[in-house]
Amino acid sequence: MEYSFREIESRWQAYWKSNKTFEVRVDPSKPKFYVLDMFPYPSGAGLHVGHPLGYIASDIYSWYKRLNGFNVLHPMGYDAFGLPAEQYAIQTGQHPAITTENNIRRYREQLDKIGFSYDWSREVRTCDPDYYHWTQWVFMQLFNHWYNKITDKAESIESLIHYLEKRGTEGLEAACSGPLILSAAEWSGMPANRQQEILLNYRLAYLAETLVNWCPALGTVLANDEVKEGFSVRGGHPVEQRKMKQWLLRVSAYAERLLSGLDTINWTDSLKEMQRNWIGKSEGANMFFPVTDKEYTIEIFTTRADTIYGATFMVLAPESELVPLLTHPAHRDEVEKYIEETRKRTERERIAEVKKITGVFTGTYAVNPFTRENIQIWIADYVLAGYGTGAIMAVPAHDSRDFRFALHFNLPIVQVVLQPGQEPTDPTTWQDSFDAKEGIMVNSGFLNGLSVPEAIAKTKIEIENRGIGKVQVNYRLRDAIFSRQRYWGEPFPVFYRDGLPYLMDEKDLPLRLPDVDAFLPTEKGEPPLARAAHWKTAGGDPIELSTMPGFAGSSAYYLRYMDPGNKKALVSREANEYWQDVDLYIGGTEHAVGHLIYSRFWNKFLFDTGYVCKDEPFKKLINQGMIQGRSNFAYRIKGTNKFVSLGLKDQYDTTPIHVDVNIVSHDVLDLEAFRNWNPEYSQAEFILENGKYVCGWAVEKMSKSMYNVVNPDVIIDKYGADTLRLYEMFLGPIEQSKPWDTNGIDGVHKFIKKLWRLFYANGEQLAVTPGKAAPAELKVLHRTIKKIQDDIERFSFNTSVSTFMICVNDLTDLKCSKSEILEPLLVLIAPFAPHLAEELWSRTGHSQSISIASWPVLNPTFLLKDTIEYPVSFNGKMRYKLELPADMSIAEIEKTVMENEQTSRYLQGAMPKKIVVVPKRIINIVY
RNA sequence: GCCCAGGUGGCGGAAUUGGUAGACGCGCUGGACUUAAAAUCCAGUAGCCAAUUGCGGCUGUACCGGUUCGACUCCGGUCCCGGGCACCA
Repeated sequence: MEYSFREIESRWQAYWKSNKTFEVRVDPSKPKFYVLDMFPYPSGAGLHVGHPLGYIASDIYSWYKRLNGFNVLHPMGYDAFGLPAEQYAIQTGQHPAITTENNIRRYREQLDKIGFSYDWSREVRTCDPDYYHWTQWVFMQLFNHWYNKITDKAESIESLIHYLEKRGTEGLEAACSGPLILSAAEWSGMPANRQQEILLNYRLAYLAETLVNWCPALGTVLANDEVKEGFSVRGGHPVEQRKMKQWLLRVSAYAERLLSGLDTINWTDSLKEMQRNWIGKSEGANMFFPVTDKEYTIEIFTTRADTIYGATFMVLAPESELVPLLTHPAHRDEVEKYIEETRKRTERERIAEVKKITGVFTGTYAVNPFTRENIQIWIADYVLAGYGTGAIMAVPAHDSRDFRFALHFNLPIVQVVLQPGQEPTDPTTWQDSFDAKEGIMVNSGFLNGLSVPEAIAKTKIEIENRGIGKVQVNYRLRDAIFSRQRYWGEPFPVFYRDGLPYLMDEKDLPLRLPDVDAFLPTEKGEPPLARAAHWKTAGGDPIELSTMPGFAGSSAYYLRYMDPGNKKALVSREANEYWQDVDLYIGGTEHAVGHLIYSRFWNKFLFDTGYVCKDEPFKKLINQGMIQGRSNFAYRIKGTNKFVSLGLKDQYDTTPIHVDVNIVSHDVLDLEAFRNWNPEYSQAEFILENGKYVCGWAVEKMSKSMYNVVNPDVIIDKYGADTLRLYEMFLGPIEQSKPWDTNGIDGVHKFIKKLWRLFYANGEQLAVTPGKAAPAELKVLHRTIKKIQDDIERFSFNTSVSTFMICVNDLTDLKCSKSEILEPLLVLIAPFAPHLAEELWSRTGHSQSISIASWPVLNPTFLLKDTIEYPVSFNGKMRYKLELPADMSIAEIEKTVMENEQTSRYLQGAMPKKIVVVPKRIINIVY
């Protein structure tokens, strides 16, 4: 009986579909397990072989949990709003909904062929109105809440209004855009309009005028993590700074909880570290520096209050409001000119010219509150308006930027930290600053002689005692800009009256995307929604023209999967309390600081408001590595249409040319296919070696332009989905990046056929026999159970595949045909090669799907050994092996080893100094 | 510059707690079967040295050093590759 994967795979895919094998429902009689893949953006290019890597891993885990009695939620859907479909729409006029629909259909076909155990009845699409209804709904909740720092959670805006009515802002500790001081009477006496403006200062979704990343080519604003090195991540267009009124989410309110929550979840250290860096907590002090001859004080933030005696000048951000107030009239022209110049510089230029030192003196002095010396106040663009207070005390001896600045402008430098055991030196002779986190204080008054940590602690106390500052924590994490001037996104359920935003009624959700005549901004530069006729409320008020960004739809999709058809809520309480949170989340690192911060924020907010029962959404997270491409090259002799094989290319002057990896097999080029591949090469000639044209190769990014894209459909057509699944896993550890090389696939395909032959050893007739299995056979099976179990639990799927190979090799050698061995083996391999497992399971007489079988129980007694083959080492070097009874005592082992003739041979008369015996492991003789 | 992860045969990789380095697979070499090929099977395959056979020897996990009876694994330093962040005070 041949292994005919085409027939087998299509039969079982059809079976699973018609029997709804993988559909799940809330079932309190079973423990739940939620396995989630990061959902894909359905791009026009379809899936390549790198995409399913994580999906296969999560599918294996889902099967494993299912076979172990868990009720497994394993859904899939599409992150379907996004720029590519819209850019395509602008170019072609094709509605993005149509493009998206087509792309999704293609994705689905490809995914289906791999035979995943998804519950497709739960599919979601972010662009579906029934889905974005709840995206809009969460936005409304954010708008209707503020963050109370005292209770440390989000509370309803009504509670804030109530508070303001009673006490004004007195004792109010709220996350806000800017501090306000109001009495209850002032609040109550305000017109409603003004009150609405005040409330925007506190809402978790708020409208504010901010400096944004404006991308002219895309005609939209981008979030910080959508911009890389001054260019848009999607499309690579230049991005500039612009001041605009935008919706923002007050993510910063959750900074501390987003940070501390990391300690409660099982993510990799590197990923947690990335999030910690992004949140960027720094503990320090705010300090006041009085300005000489003026009424003002300058507030600065520093993490190194201990170096205060080395603060020899101050620097303000060019955008600081203090700049015009402090600038001395004699310096006004110069200062204004400098500010004008920095404003013109885009962020891109500032990044490109990191080393360029610029700045200007204001003509004004401040007083260092500890040294009492007058110090110059400068303006420079290396100080950022948005971080800390927009002003710093410069300690040039111990901060590299301050140091370069001081050298450049000839400002004083005073050393205040000594490296232990060294003498002070003249800082102006230094190559660079000494950014010391440890050392001994000098030139620092009451701090002299203290270590840096001691000095930091003492200064903090001193600052508070003297009333010249206070201890302060800062975060780098900014509020997320939530408006995009685009068409293909969720509309905001917001209208404007007297220029102020108001929410629509919840019963009017979803607010559907309107039809427009074109997907471009209007002539006036308004977003595309301005083209929609009647984009007004029933009352005639204009509706918000922006749409929401990509991360809006992906921030709570894991909740929607729990209860995808719910018309009344994002997720019902019942479904949420059953499924709770994601037990295993698999996806790429590219979402480390975007999606994974925003979803945690949304989830924490929904937790505060009582809509979900878990504070953190993703318990365990695995990052799959990238699959890189393996490109092939042909070597064209310069100026000819002649190609020379790899081994001979050094005899000629050649240019390497990428050739399509799909017409190369084991690095041998298919000459006929090459001639047909591109008209340019139809007349190509070849210089062969051993009758073959051998190509060169290199590992590169998998991309169309390198002609190294491998499509899973092609692999499945040739080898079947089970082979693809096994091979993707066999390639290497899931978390590691590795190149795809189709060459190795024969090995796993042969393995499957060999497994098949265990069942059909003698041709057409099923070879499986009842009868009692031999101890050697049981040992092979149970060794395999143990290893596979361990491997799956630690996500080491590559070694699982090796284990199956070893198992099948051993069983073949034993000529094993016992159902007692072969049937449990099918259950073990079902997660990896489900079609094959189902087929053989049914052929061995089972009428129901293997998916409801039980995971074989490990019996450790089969693994017990009577004897141990000890490696005998001399001075740590293994010399020979000695088989000894497993229960032999250490003393007996020593005796036996010393009596062995090989031992005397290696000792060559020397006396052993020591014999190390580690029972069941090793013997080491030291001489 | 800072943070994180990694560096093992021709290639992908294995070695789970410090205990036989190179499992498993690809490729390659030789052989069996075959008219032939495919498929399948068998043997060999880290490098160097030795060798009629047999028994072997030395080196080796990026590099240098350390801890240990014993180090791919732990510690210190250096180099290289990948990812993230970057005037963040």
